Amino acid sequence: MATIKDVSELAGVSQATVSRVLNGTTRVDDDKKRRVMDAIKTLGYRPNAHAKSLASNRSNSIGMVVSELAGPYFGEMMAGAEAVIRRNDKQMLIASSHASEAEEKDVIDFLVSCRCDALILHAETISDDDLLKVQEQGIDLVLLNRFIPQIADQCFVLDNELGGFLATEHMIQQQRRRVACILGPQWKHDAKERFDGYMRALKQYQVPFDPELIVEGDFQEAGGRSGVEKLLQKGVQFDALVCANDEMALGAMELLTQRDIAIPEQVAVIGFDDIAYARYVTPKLSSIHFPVRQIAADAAWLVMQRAYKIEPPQPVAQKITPILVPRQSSLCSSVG
Amino acid sequence: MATIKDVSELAGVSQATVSRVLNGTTRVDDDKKRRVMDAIKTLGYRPNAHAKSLASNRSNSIGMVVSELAGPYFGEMMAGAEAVIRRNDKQMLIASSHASEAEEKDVIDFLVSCRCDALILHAETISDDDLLKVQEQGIDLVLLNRFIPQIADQCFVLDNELGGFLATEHMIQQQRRRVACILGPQWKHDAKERFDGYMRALKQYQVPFDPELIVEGDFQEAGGRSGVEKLLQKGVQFDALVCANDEMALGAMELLTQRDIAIPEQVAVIGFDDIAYARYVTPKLSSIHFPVRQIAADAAWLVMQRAYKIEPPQPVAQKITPILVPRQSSLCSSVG
DNA sequence: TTGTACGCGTTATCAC
DNA sequence: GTGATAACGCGTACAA
Repeated sequence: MATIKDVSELAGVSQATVSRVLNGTTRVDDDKKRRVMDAIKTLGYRPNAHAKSLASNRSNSIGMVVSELAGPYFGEMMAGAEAVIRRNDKQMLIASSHASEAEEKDVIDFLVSCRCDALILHAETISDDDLLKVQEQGIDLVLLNRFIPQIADQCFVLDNELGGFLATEHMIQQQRRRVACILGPQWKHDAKERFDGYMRALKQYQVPFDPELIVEGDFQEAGGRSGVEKLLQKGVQFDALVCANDEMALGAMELLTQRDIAIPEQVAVIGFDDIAYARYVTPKLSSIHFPVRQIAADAAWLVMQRAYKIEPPQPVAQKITPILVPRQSSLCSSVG
Repeated sequence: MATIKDVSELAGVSQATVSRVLNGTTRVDDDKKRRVMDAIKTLGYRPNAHAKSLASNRSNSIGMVVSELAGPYFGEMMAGAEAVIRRNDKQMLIASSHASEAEEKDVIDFLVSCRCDALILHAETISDDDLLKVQEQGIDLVLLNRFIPQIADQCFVLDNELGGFLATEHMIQQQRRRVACILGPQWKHDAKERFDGYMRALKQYQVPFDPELIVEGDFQEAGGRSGVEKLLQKGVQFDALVCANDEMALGAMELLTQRDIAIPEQVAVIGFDDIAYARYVTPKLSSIHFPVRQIAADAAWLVMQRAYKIEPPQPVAQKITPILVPRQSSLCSSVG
C-alpha cells in the first residue's frame, strides 16, 4: 500500500507538501497541489490512520461501549451517537461487553489502546473506581445511564425510579390492585431503581405489597415468559403486570395469550423502554418512554464539546425524565 | 499516558524486553518479567495500538460495514460476526453506511485507513469495480449478500429469489389467487431477486400476474403501511400479501388490522427475514428465514482463515438457502 | 511557499 | 536471554 513518500516522489514534492495538501494546514502552489492530487489518485493512496494518530496524538475517533450489538435498545443508542459523531467528521469505534465485567474491562482497554479521543460508555458492571481510573489516565469519559458523583457533569442519568413509579401508578389508576412485577436482574442498578419506583407507588396509593407478586427476570423475552409461568404456578391472583423492560413484556404477553388470559381485561400489561416493536404487538404495548436515541446523540454532542470544542446546536439534557405511554395493553373501558 | 519507555526505565530493562514480556515472543528471565509486570501496573500502562500496528504492519482488527446500526437484521449480523472475531482475540470495527454510496465509500476508506486486516462488507450501493479496487489495494474482503464473480469464494450469497418463490408459493398453496406484493426498493438487488421469485411462483402455478397488485416500499414499517394504503386506494381485490421484509409486513399488518381486515382470514400475510419480533405480533407473522447471525459468524470465520490462518471449527456455508416459516398470519383452516 | 529533519510508540533485526 | 537501533508512516517545528 502506497505511503506518503511514494506520493511525494511521484509528485516531485516533499512529504511535507503532501501532508499540507492533505490536511490543508498551509497554502501550497496550485500546480503542485494538482500534481499531488493526481499522484494520490493514481497510487490509490490512503493515509495510514495509525501513523497519523501517532504523529498528531489525536485519533479523531470516539469509542463507544454497549452491552449488546443486537436488540432495539442498544441499536437506538448506537445510531443516535453515530449520527452526530459522523456529522462532525469523527469516527466511532463500537465494542460490546455483554454486560460481563471481564469483557467490559477488555473492551475499554481496547478503546484506550486505540487512543480514542473520548469514550461513551454504557457500563453496567465495572466499578466506579475502575472507571475513574480510566478518566485519570487522561481519557475523557461520558457515561450513559450511570451516575458517578466525581464526574457528575459527564453522566447521563435516566430517572428509572420515576419510570417504575409511573408504570405502577398507571396500573393503580386503572383500578388494579393486584399488580405483579417482573423485575430485571437486581444487580443492575436500573432494574433495582425501577423496582424502587414500583414500591413507592404502592406505598403512595396504599396498595399493600405482596412479595408473591414479584419475580425476577433477565431483561429478555424468555424471562418474561418464565416470569408469567412462575406467577401462574404460584397460583397468585393478579390483574396487572409491570415488566421492567419491553422485551420481557412481549414474552409475558405471549404466554398470557397462550394461556387464554385476556389483555388487558384480565391482566393489564406495561413494559419499559418503549422499543419500536411495542407498537406492533396486539394489543399495543403500553410502556415507559426514554428517548434513547436522543440521549445518545446528546452524549455524543457533549463529547464533541469536551474533546473538540465543537458546540452543540442546542443544550444537552443530562437528567432524563421518562414519559408514560399508555396503549391498549393497559387501557380498558370495562374493568374486569 | 505511559509509554513502553517509561515501563522499561522503571523496570530497569530495555524496551525490547518489555515488548517481549508483553507479546510473549521470547522467554525472559522470571525476575525481570515480574519487574516489568509491576511497572506496567503501577504506571497503568496500555500499549498504543497505533504504534503497534505501525511497527508490526498488522492491526488485528476486522472492519465491518452494515447499512444501519439499529434494526433487527443488522443487529443480528453484527452480533454474529463479533462473537467469532472476539473469540479469536481480534477486534471488530463497525461502521454504517445508511445504504448511501457516498457514505459507503467513506466508511470503507476509513476502515482502509485503519489498516484493518480484512473487511466484512454488507455493501449495497458501491460498484463491483470499486470493491475490486479495494481488494487490489491488498485489503482482503468478504461480502455479505452480494456476489462478484471475480472473488466468488469471498461472497456469501443468499438465495433471495428462492425466498420470494417460497413465500409466494406458500400463499398459492393456501388457495390464494390474488397475491399482492409490497416490494423492496428495486435498485437493491435482493429486493429485485425477491420479486423475481414472486414472478416465478405465479408462472409455475399459472396464476395470472396483475401489476395492480404490486407496490414498492422502503424496507421500513412506514413503507408497509403506505403500501397497504395504496392497494386499498386502488380498490384492487387481494387475499394475500407478500412483503419483501418483515418490517414492512409489520407495518402492513398494523394498517390492515386498523381497517378491520382480518389476518389471515381476509388477507394472508407473509414477511421476509424472520426477525425476532415476527413471533411477537398477533397473529404471529409467517416469514422466510435466513440464519443471518450464523451467516455473519461464518463470514467472520472465513476471515479468520484467510487473514490469520485460523481454521473454522466447521466448514462455512457460502451459499445460503432460505426456509419457509409458516405461522398464524398465513395459515387458515377456513379460507375466506 | 517549500524542504529538512525530528519525534510519535512500538516491533523486529541484529549483535552480544 | 538481553540490549541497541533501525524501521513503520505521518505531522510539524524550523530554516530557507
